[in-house]
Amino acid sequence: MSTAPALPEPPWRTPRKDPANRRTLSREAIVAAALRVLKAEGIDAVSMRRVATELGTGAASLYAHVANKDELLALVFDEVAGEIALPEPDPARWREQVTELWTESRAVMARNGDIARVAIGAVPMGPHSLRLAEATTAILRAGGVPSRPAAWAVDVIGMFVAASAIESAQHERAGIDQEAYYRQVSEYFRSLPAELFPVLASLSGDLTSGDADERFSFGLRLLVSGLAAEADGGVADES
Amino acid sequence: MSTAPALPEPPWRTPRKDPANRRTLSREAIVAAALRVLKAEGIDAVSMRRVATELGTGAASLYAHVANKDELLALVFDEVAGEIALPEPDPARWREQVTELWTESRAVMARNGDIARVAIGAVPMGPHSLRLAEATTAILRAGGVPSRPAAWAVDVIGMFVAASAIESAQHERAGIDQEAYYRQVSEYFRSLPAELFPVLASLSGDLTSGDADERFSFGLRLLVSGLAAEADGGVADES
DNA sequence: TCTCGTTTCGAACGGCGTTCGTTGACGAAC
DNA sequence: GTTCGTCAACGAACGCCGTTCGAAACGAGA
Repeated sequence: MSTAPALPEPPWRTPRKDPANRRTLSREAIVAAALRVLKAEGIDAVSMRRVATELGTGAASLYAHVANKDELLALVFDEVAGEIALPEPDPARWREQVTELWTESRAVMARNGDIARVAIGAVPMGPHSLRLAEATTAILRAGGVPSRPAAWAVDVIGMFVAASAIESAQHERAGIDQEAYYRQVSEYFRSLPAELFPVLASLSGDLTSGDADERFSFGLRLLVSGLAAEADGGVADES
Repeated sequence: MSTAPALPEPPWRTPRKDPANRRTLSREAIVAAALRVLKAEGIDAVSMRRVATELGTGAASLYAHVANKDELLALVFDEVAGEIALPEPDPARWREQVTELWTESRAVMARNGDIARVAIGAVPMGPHSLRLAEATTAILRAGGVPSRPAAWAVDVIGMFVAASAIESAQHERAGIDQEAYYRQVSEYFRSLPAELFPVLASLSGDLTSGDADERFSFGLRLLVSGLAAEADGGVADES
C-alpha cells in the first residue's frame, strides 16, 4: 500500500471540478451571492441554479444550508433591510422621524430589484427587519401613539412601503420612460366616455401627476396623519 | 375520382381529437376557465397548460387570443374586480362609503386566491377596475377631498388593499391556524432580548392582537383620517 | 483506523412559459 | 364549384425552473 505508484486519475472517475472550492460554502456566502445576482440582474435572475453558478457549484449544494428558495429570499430580504439607515431618535419630531425612516426604507427596497415582493404576504422577522420595527415603534411610542396603534402601524406602513417599492422597481427595471408612460395614461383617461367615468375623465391630469417619490410621500403623509389622529383622540395635528 | 371507395383512415394520419371542440375558443372562454381554476385550486395552479386542459386543448392554442400569461392574469383580475359591489352614493357619509367600498374590495380579492398580486406593481386599468376607481374618486370629491389627493388616494388605497388581501389569502391557503400562529409569534417577540428590542418586547401582546379584518380596517381608518385632514386643510374630522 | 454524520454534487423528475411549423377549416373571389 | 389566402388550432420542442435522490468525499470523534 505504501508503495502504490501515483497513477493518473482513471478517466471514469470524474474528479471534483475545483477542490479549492470545497468546504467554502456557507449560508452567508450563499446569501451574499444571491444578493449579488439580485443587484446585478434583478429578482427574476435569482434562481437556485444561478446562485449556485455564482459560487462555482450546482444547485443541489445549496440545500445543505438553506431549506428552499423562499427561505433564501427571506434571508436576502433581511440583508437588504440591513442597509436601511436609522435616524437619531428625537421624540419632539416623531412625525418627521417616522417619515424619514420609511422613506429611506422604500428607497433601499426600490433600488434592490423587487426584493420587496418577499415582504408582501410573509411578515419579515429577520434581525434587521426587527431592528426596523423596533425603531418605528420606539419613535411612535415616544411621540405619544398608544401601544396598539403603534404595533399595528408597523404592519400597515410596511405593506404600503413594500407595495410602493415594488411599483418603483418594476418601472425602473422595465426601463419605462415614466413621462411618456404617464402622458399615454393621461391621454387614455381623458378619452374615457364621460357618461361612464365623469370623475376620472375630469381628474386625468391629477391621476398622472407627480413622480413615484411624490406619490409615496403623499401616501405616507396620509398614514402619519391618521396615526396622529389616533394619538390625540381625533385631532389630527397637535402642533 | 367519383368512384373512389370510402377508405378507412390510414393509421399514420392522426385525426383531430374532437372536431366538435374546434372554433369554440375565445378570449372570454379562456378567462372564464382561468377564473375557474383560480377559484378551485389557487393562483399557483393557473398555468397556461392547466387552463388549456380545462378547455380540452393545448397551451399553444391560448396564444391566439391572449398575448401571454401576464395579460391573461390581468384579464382575470379585472373579472374578479367585477364582483365588487358598489355602494349607493351618499355624499354626507363619504368616510363610511369609501370604507365600505374598499372593505368589500379586499374581501372579494382575498377570497380569490391571491389574484391581488397582479395589482401590485401593475396599475389595473381594465373596465371593472376603472369602475372602482370612478366610484372611489366620485365619493371622495363629493366629500370635499380636493382633486389631487382624491386622484392619488386611489393608488394608495389600492396598494394597501391589495397587500392586505394577499396576506389574508396566503394565510388562508396555507391553512395556517391563525390563533396558534399568533401565539407562537407573540411568544417569539416576548423572548427577544430586552436590551436590543425593548419596545417590541413590551408590545408583544399588541403586535399579535386582532384578526386580519381588524388590522385591515385599522389601516384603512388611518388612510381615511389622513384624507379627511387633506380635505379640511389640517383638521382630521369635520363632524 | 474505523465509523458515522454531514456536505457536495451530477443526474434526473416533473413542471413551467413560450415558439415553431404544420394542419385544417372557413370565407371570399373567380 | 373550385381555388386560394388567412388564421385559429395544436403537437412538439426549447430552455428554463425548484427540488430530490443517491453516491461519493470529507471531518471529527472513538
